[in-house]
Amino acid sequence: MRLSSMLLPTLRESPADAEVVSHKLMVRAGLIRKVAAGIYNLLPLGLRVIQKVEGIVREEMNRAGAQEVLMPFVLPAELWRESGRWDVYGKELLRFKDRHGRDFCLGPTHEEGITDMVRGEVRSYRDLPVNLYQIQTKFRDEIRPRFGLMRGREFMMKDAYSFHATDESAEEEYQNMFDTYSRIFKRCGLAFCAVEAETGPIGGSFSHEFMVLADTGEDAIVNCSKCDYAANVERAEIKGPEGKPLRKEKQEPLKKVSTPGMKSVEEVSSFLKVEPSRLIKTLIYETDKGIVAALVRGDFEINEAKLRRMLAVEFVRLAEEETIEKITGAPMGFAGPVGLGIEIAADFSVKDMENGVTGANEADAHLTSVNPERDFKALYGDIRTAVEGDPCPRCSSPLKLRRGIEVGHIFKLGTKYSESMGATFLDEKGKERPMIMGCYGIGIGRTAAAAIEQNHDENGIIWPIPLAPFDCEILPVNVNDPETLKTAESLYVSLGEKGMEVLLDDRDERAGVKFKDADLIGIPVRVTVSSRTLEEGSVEVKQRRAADKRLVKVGDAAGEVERLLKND
RNA sequence: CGGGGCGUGGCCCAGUCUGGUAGGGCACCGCGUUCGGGACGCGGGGGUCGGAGGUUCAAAUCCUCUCGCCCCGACCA
Repeated sequence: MRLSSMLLPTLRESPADAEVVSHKLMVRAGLIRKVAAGIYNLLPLGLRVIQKVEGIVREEMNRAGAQEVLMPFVLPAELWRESGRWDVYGKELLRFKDRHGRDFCLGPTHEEGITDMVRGEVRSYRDLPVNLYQIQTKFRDEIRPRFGLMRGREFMMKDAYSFHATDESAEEEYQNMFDTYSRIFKRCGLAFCAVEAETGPIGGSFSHEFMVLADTGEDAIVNCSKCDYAANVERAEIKGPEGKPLRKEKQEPLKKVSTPGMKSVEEVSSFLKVEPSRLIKTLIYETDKGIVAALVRGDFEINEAKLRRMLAVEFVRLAEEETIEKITGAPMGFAGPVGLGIEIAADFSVKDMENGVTGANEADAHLTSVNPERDFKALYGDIRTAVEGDPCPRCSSPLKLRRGIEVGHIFKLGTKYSESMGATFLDEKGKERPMIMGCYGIGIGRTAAAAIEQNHDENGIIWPIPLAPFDCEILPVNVNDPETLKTAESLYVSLGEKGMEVLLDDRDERAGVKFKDADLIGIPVRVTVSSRTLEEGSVEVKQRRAADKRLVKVGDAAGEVERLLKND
C-alpha cells in the first residue's frame, strides 16, 4: 500500500475528549474517528487491525472445531420475550418498532438468536455437540460509553455458543474454549490472565474472564501471591472465620449516642472518633422474596452478586428511600440491625466484631457497643467484595489486587435458554431433554485497544506483529531523489513478493514528518532509504520496539526484514 | 439519572468575567527556499462562534430554553 494514496489522517495533538492512551493513539494514528458517543468510524488502518484480530480469532475457532455463522443484528422482541430477557435486560437493550409497530431490538448478545436457530434444526443427540460462532456488530446502549473502542456502544464481538447432550460434553467444550482463548490472546501478543468471574445478566453456572493486565483496566481482579488462583474481585471468595469467635474485649452495654446529620461511614467514624472497621454498615435491600438487611464491616463493601447467591433470590437491589424509612423508622443513614424486624444477612466480617457502632433506626442517633449475637441475630455468609491482602480461598496466602481489561469471557450456561425457549433433543433412549449450553465471547475492538494499552511509548503505538496493520514500512527519506525512490520501489516489490504486507511512505514530505508518523502508527519494522546510506549500497533497518538501527546491503534488506519479523 | 465541565474553520485552543462587527497554532491551496526526526518566507481559501428565543443602538460575550460531547458518581445510607 502506498501511503500517498491512503486515507491515513494522523494528528499532531490528542483529541480533547480522549482519556486513555489507546483511545488517544487510535485517533492520532488515524485508526478511528468518533461519530457519536461510543460509536466510531473505522478508517482503513483501523479496519486492518480489526481484521487481524478477527483473522486470529477465526483461525483458532475453526481449529477448535467451531463453525462460523452470521445472525441478524436486528432481532424480533418475541425471542427476547421467550427467554424472559425482554423485561429484565434493561435500557442497554436498544428497542424500537418497525413500520408495523412490531417490537425489535439491536442484538447486544445472541443467546436467543442462536437458541432459536438451533432448536429449529437440531433434534437428535447424534447432531450434538455443536459449537457455532459469529463475528458481528453488537449494540449495547451503555450508560456511559468511554475510552474509545474499549467501551463503545456499537462494537465488534466474536460470540460462540455450544450445545450439548451431556454435562460432561459441555464441560469438555468449556475447557476447549478456555484453551482456545488462551491461544488467541497469546497469539495477539498480549499479557493476560484468566480469572474466575461472575456470570451477570447472561446467566449460567460458572465462567472465566480473560483479562489483559493494564493499569487503565476497568475491572479489578485478585490473584494469589502463591498459588495460581485468580478471580474478579466480585467473585473472589473470602472464607469465613472458623471455630468460635475470639473474644478479646469486654462487652460493654449498648449505648445510644447523638450523631446529628452523620450518615456515611466516614462522617460517623470521624464524628465519633472510631475506626471505620468498628462500624457495622447496614444496607436495606429489596429482593424478589421480600426486604432484607445486609450487614458488612464499615471498611468493606457489600457484593450484591454474593448476597443474591446467599439469599437464593433472583435479584437484589437497594431499597428506595421511602421503603427504608418505613422499615427502619428513621431517615436514610441511620439504619442498624438492632431491633430491626426483618431478615438480616451479615458478612463474616461482622461476626467477630465487638462493641461496634451501628445506626439506631432513629434520626440523628447511632448505637455503640453493639455486639453480634447479644444484640441482634443474623445469618452469616461471604457477601463482601475482596480487597488486597484477603486470604486466598485455596491456600490462604494474601491476595494481590490488579487491574485488567476484560477481552474475553466464557460461560457454562446450562439449560437456562434451552429450557425457556424449548431447545430440546432426543437422547439415545428417545427421551426429550433440553440441550446444555455454553457461550464464549471476545471483544474484537477491545482486544486491539488493550494491545495498545500494553504496547506503546511516548512516540506512539508499538504493534505486536500479529496485530500490526502492516508488517513493514519503507521510508524513502526524499522521494525527489531518483536513486532513493528507485530503491524504495524495488524493495516494496521484493518484500511484497515474500508475502509481507508493506506500507510505502512515498509522500513528498520532509523526513521528520515521516519518521514521526512511522513511530505513531507503529509498524513493527521500518526500512529507511536515503541517498546517504545508498552511497555505500545500504539501507537502514529498525524495529519499532528497539532503539538500535542497523545498516544492511540493499540486496539483503528483504531477508533481514523477514528475519526480524520471524524472530520477534 | 444526579453533580461538574466544555461546545469558536478539519484538529488543538485564546477571546466570554468587563458587549463594539472573530483570532493564533496545526492542517489545506499557490510560489519560492529548504530536505535524516513534526522547516521557513510570502500569498491564499475556509467560521450560521452547537441551536432557538430574548435583552441591547450593538451579542461569541448578558438572560432563558434546548441539543451535543467529556469527566465523576449513580448501591455503601
